[in-house]
Amino acid sequence: MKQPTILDVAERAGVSKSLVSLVMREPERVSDTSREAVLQAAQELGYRPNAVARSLVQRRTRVIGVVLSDLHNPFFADVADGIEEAAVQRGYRAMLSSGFLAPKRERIAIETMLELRVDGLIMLGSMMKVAKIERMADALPITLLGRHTRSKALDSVGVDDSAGARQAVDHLVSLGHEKIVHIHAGTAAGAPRRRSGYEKAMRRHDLQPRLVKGAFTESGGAAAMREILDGGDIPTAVFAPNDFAALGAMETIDAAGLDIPADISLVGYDDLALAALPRISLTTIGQPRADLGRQAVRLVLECLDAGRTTARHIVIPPTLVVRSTTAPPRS
Amino acid sequence: MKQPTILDVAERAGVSKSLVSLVMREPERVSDTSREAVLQAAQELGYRPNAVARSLVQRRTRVIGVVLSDLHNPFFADVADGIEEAAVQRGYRAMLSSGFLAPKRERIAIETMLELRVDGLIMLGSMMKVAKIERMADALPITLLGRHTRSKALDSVGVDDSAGARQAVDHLVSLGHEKIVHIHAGTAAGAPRRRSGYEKAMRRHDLQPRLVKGAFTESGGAAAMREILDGGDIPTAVFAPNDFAALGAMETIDAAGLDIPADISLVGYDDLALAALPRISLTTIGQPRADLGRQAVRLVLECLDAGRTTARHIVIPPTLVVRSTTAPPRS
DNA sequence: CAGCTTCTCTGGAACGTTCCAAGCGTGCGT
DNA sequence: ACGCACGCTTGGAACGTTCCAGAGAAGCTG
Repeated sequence: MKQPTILDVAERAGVSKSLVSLVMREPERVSDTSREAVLQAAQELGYRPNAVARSLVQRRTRVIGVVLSDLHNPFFADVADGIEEAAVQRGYRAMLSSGFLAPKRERIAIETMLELRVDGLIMLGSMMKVAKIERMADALPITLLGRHTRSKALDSVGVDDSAGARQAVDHLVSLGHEKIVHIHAGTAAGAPRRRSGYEKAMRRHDLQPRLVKGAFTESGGAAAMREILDGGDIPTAVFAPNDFAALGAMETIDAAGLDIPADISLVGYDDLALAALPRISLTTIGQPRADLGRQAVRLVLECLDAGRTTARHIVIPPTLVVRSTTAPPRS
Repeated sequence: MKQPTILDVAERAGVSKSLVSLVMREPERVSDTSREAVLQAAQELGYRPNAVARSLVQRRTRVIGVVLSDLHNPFFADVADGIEEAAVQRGYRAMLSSGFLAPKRERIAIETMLELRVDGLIMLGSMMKVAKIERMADALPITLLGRHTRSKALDSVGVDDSAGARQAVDHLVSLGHEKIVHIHAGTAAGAPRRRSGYEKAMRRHDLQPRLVKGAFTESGGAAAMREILDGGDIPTAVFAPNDFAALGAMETIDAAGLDIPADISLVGYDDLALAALPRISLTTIGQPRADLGRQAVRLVLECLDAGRTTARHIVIPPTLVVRSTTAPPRS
């Protein structure tokens, strides 16, 4: 039951514990005979280095903590994948903690990560106040992902939501649309920029922005769409704040007996996998998700390995993905 | 930069390190004055217990490792959520590691977990040979999730796929169907039991089983469905091996100009979130996903805290979720 | 007031590594 | 033959906790 330690291996191989340690870390610096003896002894005993002890003495764990708000959201899953891949590739491991939709659970998750002494922290879709996060940042490098900030203490990597919104509007205008409504998601992460990007783009085309309050959820999108249809002046195109909301809007439009895209064109945001399903086939704004994760890891490791101390902020442009929910307006 | 230790706190509070340690663990056993002094000193210094050091001396980490094959699969995300919730509730943390579709990366992920000395391991959708896993099981308790085994050394918690398949068939038969084809997914995890459950249920109803080879993917389902339609003798109902395959089948049926459910009824398996989307609205077999995760944690903790040593195998029954892709056959 | 228990607190050992200074041969140049 | 550098190896200290035996003080009992 008890696992063998470096001392057991040393005894069996007839060398000192220090030499065993060296074999594990830099085998080339040890003579052939000693190396063989140690490796064989380790093999026979089923020795496995204890990363806990190593972390204690080295005062670092080579673990990057990832705190994310919701595993169900495929967006986060993709980003997490990018993080894990990049971390492993550079000799680190990623430790995920999920499932807080409550801010309180988020605090606990972060606190746990800090107690475990992760070397760096990546926060995904966090709702926490930047000032609060900054207060932790003297203990370790922290990168905010999918969120913008000008913080001097925190790194960030996000998508240019304003540009994404502009691409959506430009696409619809180029198809001939003029009455384009935006369902906005209030102050939720990323929503304000999508909204202002929409407004700016509309004005650049000399069109009147029209906003309806919704949310980042299916039901939020459905409710907003109902409000739009009930409002009388029905637009020829709707730009939803994300794919879930677009899905909700789609349901409402379907239920009203209207056709997409003939009666109403619809654009989402995120390019979730389900947006590509033939029965959905949603035109949307795609984000380089795995790349976001990789960039975040890069930022953290720059602080860790290269010793960077000034904050960096990376913004990645999104791309328009045209599918079947957009077409020129009728007549 | 350097984080304060228990010694710094002790000095500031004018007590011994042991007392500080005690305050952190069992505050009620310390006098009011000492406790206050220690807590205040800790607060002022921004002290945070070092879980690495604690793990070393206690020889346990209170971390449960979760190795899963694919974060993108919403099924795994739900299960992982259940795991995390149950773990936190009982004073443990869950550490997720994902993203191996290659067996080699799976080995590495597990090895890493073992080096980090996680207290228990839950393996989700693993492809590894049971014998190989068993060899690791003397170091810590391991639970196989979503996979059946009779192992004496490994726990497992799975869903009764055979019963699920029977429910699908019974449902279709009760609607009046007789020509029911099953798209099977070969030897992929869970597929054989779904298939044999289907065959047994068909025979119990004196119906002729009919199998077509597909896969657990959208494209696999689409291809199998094409084969069925091209085969001439078109069935009135199709039972897919999972929701993705059902989705593929659905696309093929749509493309052929046939109606679901009027021409062909369709049943999936898994009850993914997307199966509930109005445009999909797939009848399917639901699995208690979060519950699977919780049960797995319970099994691991039984070994850890209660000292159980004999393997246990839990089988949870699935439930039929009727939506709009099934109806009585035409005529 | 002696002897006990109870409460509170303490110092040292232990956990399994890494790191460092130093020891020991051995071979080489002079 | 001497000094020196080099390759290989070693023991002890350190990392930041928890655990344990036990020290004092205080309170209780008869």
